[in-house]
Amino acid sequence: MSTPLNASLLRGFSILSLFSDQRNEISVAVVCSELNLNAATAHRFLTTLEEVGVIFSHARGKYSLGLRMSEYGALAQRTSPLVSTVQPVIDRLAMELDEAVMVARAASSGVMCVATAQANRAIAVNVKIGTILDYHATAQGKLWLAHMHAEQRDRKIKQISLKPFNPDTIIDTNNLLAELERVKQQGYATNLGEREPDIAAVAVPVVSKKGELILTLSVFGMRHRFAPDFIDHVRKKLEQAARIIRASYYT
Amino acid sequence: MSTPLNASLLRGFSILSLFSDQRNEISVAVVCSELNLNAATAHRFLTTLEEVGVIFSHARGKYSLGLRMSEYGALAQRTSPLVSTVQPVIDRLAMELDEAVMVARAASSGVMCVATAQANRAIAVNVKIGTILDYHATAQGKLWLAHMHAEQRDRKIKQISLKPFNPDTIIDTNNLLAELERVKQQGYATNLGEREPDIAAVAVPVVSKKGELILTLSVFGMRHRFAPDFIDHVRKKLEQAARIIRASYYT
DNA sequence: GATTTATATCTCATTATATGAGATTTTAAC
DNA sequence: GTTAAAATCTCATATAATGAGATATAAATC
Repeated sequence: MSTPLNASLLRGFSILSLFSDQRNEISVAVVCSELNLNAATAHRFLTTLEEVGVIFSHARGKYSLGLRMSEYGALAQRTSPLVSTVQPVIDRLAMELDEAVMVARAASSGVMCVATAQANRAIAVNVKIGTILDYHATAQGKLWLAHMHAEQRDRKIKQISLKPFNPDTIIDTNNLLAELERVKQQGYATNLGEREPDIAAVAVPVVSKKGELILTLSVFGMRHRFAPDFIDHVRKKLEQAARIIRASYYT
Repeated sequence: MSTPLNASLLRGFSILSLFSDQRNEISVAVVCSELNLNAATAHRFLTTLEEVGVIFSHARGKYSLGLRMSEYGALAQRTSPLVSTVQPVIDRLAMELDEAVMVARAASSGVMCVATAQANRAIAVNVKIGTILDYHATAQGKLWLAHMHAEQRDRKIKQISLKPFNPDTIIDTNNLLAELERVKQQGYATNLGEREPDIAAVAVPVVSKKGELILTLSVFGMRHRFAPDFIDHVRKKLEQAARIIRASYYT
């Protein structure tokens, strides 16, 4: 059993996760309803986040992301080669392939999207950063399962519920294990409509020198685009991107 | 008395504040010594920050700022007009005047530096973001005092200790009150070696429609540069910048 | 390579902080 | 101007956080 986490800190960041391109300000009421919190508690967290400068209040009860958040982000870019490498690499890949790209990492809550690059399309699929991906029904999720030790993998499969999102979703444990074996053998994973009927994805690992997964990368889009030739092309491009990102991890 | 803050969240951000351009990774030991924390506690906080993705561990016990921190920073830039306005404005000002510029806001811990722009000089003065400025011995600190209601100001002056940094520091309460009256009358503050013998600064307020201080801005540098003519020139430029920033607050 | 030292990680009894009901204040809606 | 909704504040109670000590791992030294 690993270190229990700090619930207040988790909650603080849950509040920060409510901000998005579509939501540039939040209120006590929004926090209460979205996170099922008491008003006094929500108010206390917002006031604390304001105190440290990552949000500010420009009108009573209305909060926006603040200057220090911007500075932390810029500092992350300046001080972490991995951080400064990932976005340009996935932006370029999205442009080259004309499909969306996503990066994910393992959190205790699941496989979490930590960076995305949009396709330059009028109608595009995207995933919101912070989203937790389904282990059994996404390309990246399957990659993470495939890289687990057998015991941990089996425990995780028991723990998750193999929701039948649609007829293509793998819901039988033996079928899932066989699929994970295939993923392991071929070194990449695909998702052909398993999570959403019309969405496909290809994912590859970014592996450490010790053979552990650091991150996973995927390209995803409308399923009809993902013919075998395109999948192979995408896989090669993703592996290339993975090599660049892996190198930045060790700078 | 206002809302008590959440100590865990404050502590989490204190840990994040240990990162800097000079320190691109931190460890449990660094957190323990810098913040006077128990190792188990430090470890728990680092693990929690990693869980939310704002830091990551690329080697055992070594943490760097992570992808989600970068994304929060970018989101702040995209969603908050104030945030996206401030840095370009102060960068331009620093270039025009060839002196450093700083932005501060009020936190319960004091006047806190939240943005800076460096002078384009071989040898330059700068202040680290997050630094708490002395109320009685800095231009911005005096501005914040000058804008307080008399009762609150008197309470604050009693609370702070009027440290005699050097012979130019104002350490007598009556002299400080007289100085604050001057600051209020003229609408800007100066610091001529009060905090550091060779450093001078000019500060102006960014005031809300309701007359409350939102932020303060200052230009600072080597004292010999701050002749009366230069101070006046700087003041005008700062007031111009303040108008732009104020406008962005209401977008 | 073996040993020692330092650092990181984990556990759980104890301690300290966080919570939220209810009251009050402020703002928005009518 | 009145009412309703939202925000803010307080403090008794509940819950989570802490940190000593143990264990594991890595680094430093020989």
